[in-house]
Order: sequence, then C-alpha cells, then structure tokens
Amino acid sequence: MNTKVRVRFAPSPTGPLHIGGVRTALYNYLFAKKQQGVFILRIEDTDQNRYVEGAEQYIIDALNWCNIPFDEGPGKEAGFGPYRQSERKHLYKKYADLLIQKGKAYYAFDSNESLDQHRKNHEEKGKTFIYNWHNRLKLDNSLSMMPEEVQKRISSGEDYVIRFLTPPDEKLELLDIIRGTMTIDTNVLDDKVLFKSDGMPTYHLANIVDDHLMEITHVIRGEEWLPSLALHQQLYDAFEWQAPEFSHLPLIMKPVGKGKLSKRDGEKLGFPVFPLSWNESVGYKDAGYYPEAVINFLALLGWNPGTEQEIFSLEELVQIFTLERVHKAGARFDPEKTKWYNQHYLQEKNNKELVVPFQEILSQKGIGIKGDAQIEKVIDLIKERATFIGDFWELSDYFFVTPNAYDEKAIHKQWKEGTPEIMKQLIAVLEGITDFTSEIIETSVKEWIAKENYSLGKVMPPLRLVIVGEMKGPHIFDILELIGKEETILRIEKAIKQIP
RNA sequence: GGUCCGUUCGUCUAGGGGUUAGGACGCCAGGUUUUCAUCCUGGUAACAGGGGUUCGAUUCCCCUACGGACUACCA
Repeated sequence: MNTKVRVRFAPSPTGPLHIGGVRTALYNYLFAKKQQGVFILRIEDTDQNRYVEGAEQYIIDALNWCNIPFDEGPGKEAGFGPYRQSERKHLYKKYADLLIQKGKAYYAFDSNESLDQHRKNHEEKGKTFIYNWHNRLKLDNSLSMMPEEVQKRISSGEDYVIRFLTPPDEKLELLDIIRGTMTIDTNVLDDKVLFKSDGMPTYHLANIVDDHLMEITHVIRGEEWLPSLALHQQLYDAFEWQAPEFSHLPLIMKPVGKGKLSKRDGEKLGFPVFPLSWNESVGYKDAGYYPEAVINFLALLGWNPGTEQEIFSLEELVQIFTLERVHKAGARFDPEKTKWYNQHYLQEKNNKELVVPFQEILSQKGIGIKGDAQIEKVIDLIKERATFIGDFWELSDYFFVTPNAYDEKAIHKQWKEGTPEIMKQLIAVLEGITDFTSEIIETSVKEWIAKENYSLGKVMPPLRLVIVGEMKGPHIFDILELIGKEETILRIEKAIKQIP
C-alpha cells in the first residue's frame, strides 16, 4: 500500500485565521515535510450562514506569509479536488445514503423547535438532552415509524436530516498519537446529524468523506475535536474505511485569566492574534513581526525537541519535529516571548536589507531621501536596541532632526554653572577639526579635555544631551560623524541659547 | 450538570523511581558602555493536595481539587 504521508489543514472561512489555527497549520506542515509528504488546504465551508467574504484568501495569504504554503488546495489542483467543500456538495449525499442502506444512519424529521423544547425541558430538570438510544424511538424519525410513512414524508418534500445510529453498549478504543489510548462508552454518545436539511453535510460527514477521498493519512487538529473523535472513528468503521491516525493539539490559552486565546485578549493586552491584519485588527506582519519569529515561537508553544535549543529555522523544525513530543496541556500565550524572538531575528537581519523598510518609515515621518550608505550607518548604530523595525525611528530621530526639547531630569543633572562656557570651547575645538570622523573627533576632544584638565563627566554628558536631547543612544562620536560638523555645532549653539 | 482531556518556577518547558529538579522568557542585582540599549555574570522562582505501591516517589496507581474542551441541522 502506498503510504505517502498526506495531511490537511481544514479551516472554515468564517473569518481571519487565528494564531492557534496558524500553529495547527504549522504542525501539519512540519509533519508532512519531514516525511516528504503533502500538505493540503481544504476549505470547510459547509455552513453557508457563516461564510465570510475574503476569509479564504486571507487564509491562503497568511500561510504564504508564514512560509508554510500548501501543496494542494484551492488553485493548486492535484487530482483530489475540488478543495472547497461547497464545490463537493454533490458528493456527500450518496455517502449519507450509503450509511442509511447499511443501517448505520437514519432519517429524522424533528424540527429545531421541538428539539430546543426537549433541551429546555431537560435543562430545567438539571439534565442534558441527548439524541440517542434512550430516546430515539420516541422521537420523530425513521426508526420510530413505518417505512411507508418515511417515504411519504420525504417525497412530499418535508425537511429531514440524516443522523448517525450510534450502536449501544460498545467500548470504543480511540488512539491519539499525542494522548495515547482512550476508551469511551458509546452509550454516552449522541446520534449526530450527518446531513442537514439544507442539503449540505455537517462537518462530521464531509470531513470523513473528504479525508478518505483525499487519502489523508494523518489528521492533526485542535483539541476541540477530541470529543468528536469517537463519532469519526465510528464513521470510518461504518464505511469500512481505513481511518487515518489522529493527533489532537493542545489549545492556546489567554496570557492572563481563564479560557482560550481570543481576539479580545489581543485588543486588551495590545498584541496581535492574527498573522495578517483584518479590518481593525493589526496582524503580526503589520505590527512588525517577522514570520520566522512567529513560526519559531509558535513551534515551541506546546512542542519542544527535548534539547535546550530555542532558536529554530523552519528547515530545522522540519528535520526534528515529531508529534510524540507535543505537550498535552494547553499553553498560555506569551506576548513577551514572541517579542524576544522578533528581537533575535531582527538582529540577524543584514543591515542592507533593513534600509528600504527604514526609508519607508523615514518618508512617513517627513524625512527627505537620504543616501543608502548613511541610512545603513544609522541602522548599524541603533539596530541592537530595537525589537521591531518600527522602533528605529524613536531610536534614531536625532540623526535626522535637531532636538527641540531636552530631557528635564538630564538638564538638572548635567547642565551646570560652567557648562555653557565649556560647550563654547568645545565648539572651537570642533571647528578646528577638518577630517570630521568619529575617531578623530574623539581624539581631539579628549586631548582638549586633558589639556584643560576637565573631567570627562563635565563634557560628555552635556554633549550627549545637546546632541540627542536625552541621555541615550550609541557612541556619541559616531553620532557626531554622521550628523556632521555643521549640524553638531548648530546643536550645541542652540542648546546654549535654549537651556536656562 | 454530563462526557472526555489535562496539571513541573509568574509564563513556555526538560526530566523521570534515588537529580543540587535543567533551560528559555520575564523580573532583580553586578560587570561592560562615563549615557540608554545590547552583551556578559549571577540571583529569584516549580513537581496542586491526600492516600496508596515501594527501601525510596515529583516520576507508577487511586481519590480530591483546579484548569480546559465538548455538550447545534457551527466548524
């Protein structure tokens, strides 16, 4: 038998892809690629009511941005398509019918209203209404009426659904790669709807049929599907199909408080929960994160290789990823660690490749075009202080704009009685320098300081204050070289006038 | 409520019958930089509780507590 690994990521296009969905896709991708397998994208749009325009394209764009593109899917046909369930609509009915023929499923005519009523009544008594063995014969379905009656109602156009006929008193053994073996009693299961009255299959039917038809070998999905595993396993058995292997991934939880991560948490705590921006929500990309950082963080959230390595390229992840090492418990999302990863990957970027994105920021700030070489020098000086490229402006504005105000605290601390006089002398020293480069400026200034018997503390901090505006930034002489002699002197003069 | 899954520093986790319970993020301190940041060094901090099993349990078993998911003609 051909055992080529085929996995699928099967999101519902009901909105943007959540960061948890990205991780599910990532694990699928890593698992497939490690075994030269195929990573498939299937769009599960069987619920027309929840369809959101643009969501499918968003999902595709997001996977691409993360560098985990699918091999097969919408627009990438490979003989197993179509890959949208809405386009496979015609396929499902016959499988539902097949189950009816096999006596594994039945028709049900119960209205939503009557089912809701049952649920309400049970709830009032502190019980839960479950449509299964203990009440199915009392409900409005093909098990509780004569075959002629069923035919009559169907042919008269009455709405019906097809439900799975859960066999009683069976102990199901379910296998999950991450969790091991679980046992469940079929008596606690309900007769799930497989085929809806609108002519569409439910998730459960479509999922099993498609996974079978697409020859999926491994199903890697979120833990929210664990309770459905029993049904899915029974469906494979009912069809007499070979079931794929299952893995249920732990959920990603809120950084603080209870429950799983939601869009709200991102808004509240100020971090993205989507890879790309969606309406008002800023995504990781636009927030300035690199996909390498997001992927690296996500990979280690709920999985680790058992070593102390923290930094992984996608290629490395592909090499060492195993489902067996996925952690069982849900993991709290940690925005701080994501930042740390981004800082790391930003530092690894070549200064040259940061020039263009930085130029864009500068032009947004109204800074005219500067030479690439000069921009690159600025980047070289400030990069190590940045977590995001978006930090660059705040870290380097004084390279481009003369400070208008000076840090109050620093003035008190550094601007003394004799400081203006010393600054005036410094101007004279600087004016005498012809080759205005960092090293030469430093030598000249320090010689002058030594000659005058000043302390460094009397000169250097005020100099930084007048050049930068606050007590921050890289080596001061490097800054002087970059802004140039004229501007340097201008800034000192301005400060002498401005600071009381 | 019911069913299922889970529980090691604040967070992500390693480990696994005998360990000084390891790493990372964060935080704190020191060093470097007469600045800030980076960087380096160090520190803080955990086996949910109770019963077993065992010479010995954080590790295996049971119970409790807590957390999570599911409980739709949604996925």
